Amino acid sequence: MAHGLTTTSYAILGLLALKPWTTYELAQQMGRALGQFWPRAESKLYEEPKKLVALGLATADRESVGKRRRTVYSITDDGRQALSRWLPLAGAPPVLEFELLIKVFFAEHGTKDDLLATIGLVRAWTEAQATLGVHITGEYLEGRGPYPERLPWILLTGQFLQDFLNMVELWADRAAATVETWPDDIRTATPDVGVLEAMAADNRAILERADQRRRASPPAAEP
Amino acid sequence: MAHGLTTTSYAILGLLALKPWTTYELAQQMGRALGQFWPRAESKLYEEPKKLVALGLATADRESVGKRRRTVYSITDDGRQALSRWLPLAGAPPVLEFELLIKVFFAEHGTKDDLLATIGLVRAWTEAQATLGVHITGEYLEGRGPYPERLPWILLTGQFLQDFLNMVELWADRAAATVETWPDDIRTATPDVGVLEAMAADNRAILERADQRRRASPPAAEP
DNA sequence: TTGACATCCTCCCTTTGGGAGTATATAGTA
DNA sequence: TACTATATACTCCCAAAGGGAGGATGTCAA
Repeated sequence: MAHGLTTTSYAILGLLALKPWTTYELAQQMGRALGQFWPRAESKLYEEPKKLVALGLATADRESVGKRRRTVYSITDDGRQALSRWLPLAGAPPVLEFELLIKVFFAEHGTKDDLLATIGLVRAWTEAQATLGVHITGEYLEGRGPYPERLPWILLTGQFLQDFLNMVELWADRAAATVETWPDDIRTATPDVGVLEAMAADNRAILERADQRRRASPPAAEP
Repeated sequence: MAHGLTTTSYAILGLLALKPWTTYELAQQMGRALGQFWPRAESKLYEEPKKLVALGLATADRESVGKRRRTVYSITDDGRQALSRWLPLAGAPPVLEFELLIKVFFAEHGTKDDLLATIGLVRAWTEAQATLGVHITGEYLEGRGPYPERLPWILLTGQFLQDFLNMVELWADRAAATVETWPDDIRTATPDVGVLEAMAADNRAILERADQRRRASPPAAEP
């Protein structure tokens, strides 16, 4: 990471590259545009642009609305270049933190109803996410979504998030159905070996497809 | 969170409930068992059990191997109860951090090849994960996996992780195929409205299913 | 006018990440 | 036997980050 810049630094630079924003707008836009795959605490989003200014990657324009002060940040040419230099560098793969899944992992310490309630919370989350998703897709379908010229690659990220949501919902459905078949004392439940075998088969299939891609193209074509 | 206990505290308690562990083993087990959905820095995993001991939720037994000292931690009854009290409480839904997806989101700052390389990194990750997955499923299929009596609910978490992996791989495949169709200057690519419509339909389907579940059971049955 | 909410922001304390470093045990190889 | 690589065991340190609290002013509706 160049000069103490973090992924969040680059994310902010990416947004500034679109247009200048007030800090409040930046914080909001970070939440809306990136919050599902790069959630950041608001206070840090107020700090970060100051750092960019100190490094000459952004500029700060203080202005007033009545007696209220606000700061509009803009990207500099150096900022654009920093962003472009970062983009092709290797980045981190997905990192997941899922507290509810910890509760599933330690289900033996609770009841069948506890476990079903946990799965229910997962479902509630998928519902809230789907409600949000309907609004966002609706905006773009009505031609009102922000930055439509960026839609081709925005759709890639959107598709990822949608796939994730669909996956979580489907998992919750199946998990609930499975747990419902268990005895009241879940500690006496028996595992479904078929699930294990299917997982093993899925992994082998992934490895096989990776192999095929390697054989279909020279090593230089892969990172 | 009771008395400053964190999710990590409860995760450690959950492992201690299985058996006593040295700190090194605890750190390892956290990584193996929970690292995919609760990744934690090693140094914190050495700190955490000390905190549990201070709170009377665990005990520490200092022992020696030759001149090397080590600590074996065990759970107390209070610890078990704290864990059981935490389990039915509401927990946090999935939180994702995916730096590579940020690079997809800001793809306009790079080239088509940059974007394809980014997707390639995602694929490489899925391959490494699948390799790991093959070993783990293999252990259980051969009857050598740890804590087989916990398999029914371990399989729920395993299924989640497998579904996630499958989803990421499929997304990467489709994203690569899509980007391959784009012109060299990706800024001139045109969005596939069908993808947007499919996403909208997926979200509506999720909401519809949630509605049906609500109608099929009284509100008290849901969290 | 008042109250709710939005816009705008700072401060503070705790948690967390991740790297560096040290000591001893173990196993394999020359 | 000596050496080396790796494992086991752990601490320290500094930077990054979370999240809550709090305050000031603007806007809008009742």
